[in-house]
Amino acid sequence: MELSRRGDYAVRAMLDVATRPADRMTVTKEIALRQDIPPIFLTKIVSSLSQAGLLRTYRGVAGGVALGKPADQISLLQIIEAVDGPIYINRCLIRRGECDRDRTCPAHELWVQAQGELLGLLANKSLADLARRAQELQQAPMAGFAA
Amino acid sequence: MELSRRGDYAVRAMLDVATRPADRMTVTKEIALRQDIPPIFLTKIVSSLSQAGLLRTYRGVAGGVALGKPADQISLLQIIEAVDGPIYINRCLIRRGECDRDRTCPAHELWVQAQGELLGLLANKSLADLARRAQELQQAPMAGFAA
DNA sequence: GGCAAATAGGATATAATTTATCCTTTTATG
DNA sequence: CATAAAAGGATAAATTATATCCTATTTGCC
Repeated sequence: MELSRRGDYAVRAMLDVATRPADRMTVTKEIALRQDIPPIFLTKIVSSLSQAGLLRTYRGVAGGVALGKPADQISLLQIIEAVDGPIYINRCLIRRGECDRDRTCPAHELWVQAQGELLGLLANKSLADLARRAQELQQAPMAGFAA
Repeated sequence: MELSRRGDYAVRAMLDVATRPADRMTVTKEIALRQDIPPIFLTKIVSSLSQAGLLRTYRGVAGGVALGKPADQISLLQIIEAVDGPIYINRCLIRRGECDRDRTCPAHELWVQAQGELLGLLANKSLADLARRAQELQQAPMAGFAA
C-alpha cells in the first residue's frame, strides 16, 4: 500500500527537471545530488522515464536530460507507471478473471472504487501543477503566516 | 501501492464471519477452506484481528471465532490496519519530519491528499456494508440483466 | 482423568521483491 | 583522442512478505 522508492524518486526527479530553466539541460548526477537519490539507481529510473517519452535524454559530453513533452501534458500517474508499471491496489484487479470471485465479492467492488479514485487523482495532477506549486512554496514558504 | 495478501485475506475472512448466522460460531480452518486462504497463515491473521478487538476467539473443542463487535462498527480501515499496521502511501507520511523537504515539497502535499482520500474511503466503508452487498450479489447475481 | 479439537505464539524457513551497485558499451563534444 | 554523458546487462544486498512448524494452552466431553 506504499509507493515504491523508485516511484517517489521518479516524481522528484521529474519535478527537479521541470523547475530548472527550460533552455538548459541538466545531468542525472546533479539531479541525484540535489534530490538526494542514489545516483546509479537514478540512471535506471531516468532510463525508464525516457523510454516512456517523459524525458528526453542526450548522450555525450554536452548531454543530459530534458522534459520529453510539456509539463502540463505529463501526469503524475504517467510518471509512476513509467517506472513501476501499472498500478493496482489489490491483486484481484490485475486483470479480469484474476480472481474467480469477482462477480460475487463485495470487496472486489470496493477495490475497484478505491483504485478508480486514486488513479483519477494521479491522472488529473500534472507535473506543471506541481512545478507551479513548487514556485509558490519557494517564494512564500510561510504562506498563511504572512503579517 | 498494493494491498498485502494479509490485508486481503483479513477482509475476506471478516466478511466470511459476518455473513454466517450470527448465533453460531465458525472455525478458522473452515474459513480458510471457504475463502481459499492458507490455513496456518490465517491463524496468524485471526490472531491479529482478535488482538484488535475485531474478532472474538474461543479456545477448546467447541471454540471458534465470532465478530468482536457489531459489523456496522467495524470499518475496512480497521481491518486492514489490524493486520498490516498503519497505512501510508509514501514514506514521507510515516511521521512529520520523516522527510526534511516536507515544507517545500509540492509532491508531499499530493501524497497527503491522496492518502486522505484513500483512508477516508476505507474508514467510511463498514463490514456491515460489505455484508449487505454480499447478500444482494448472492440473491441477484445478474442484477442489471433481469428480464 | 484423559483425549480431541480449537486458538496462541515463538521461531524459522522460503520466496519474492525492491533497492542498489558494478561493469562494459555506445554516443557525442571539443 | 580524451572526456563526459547515457544505455543496458548482470548481479549483489537488503528488506519484506508469505508461509510453515512446533509446542503450549484452553476447553468440552466421554
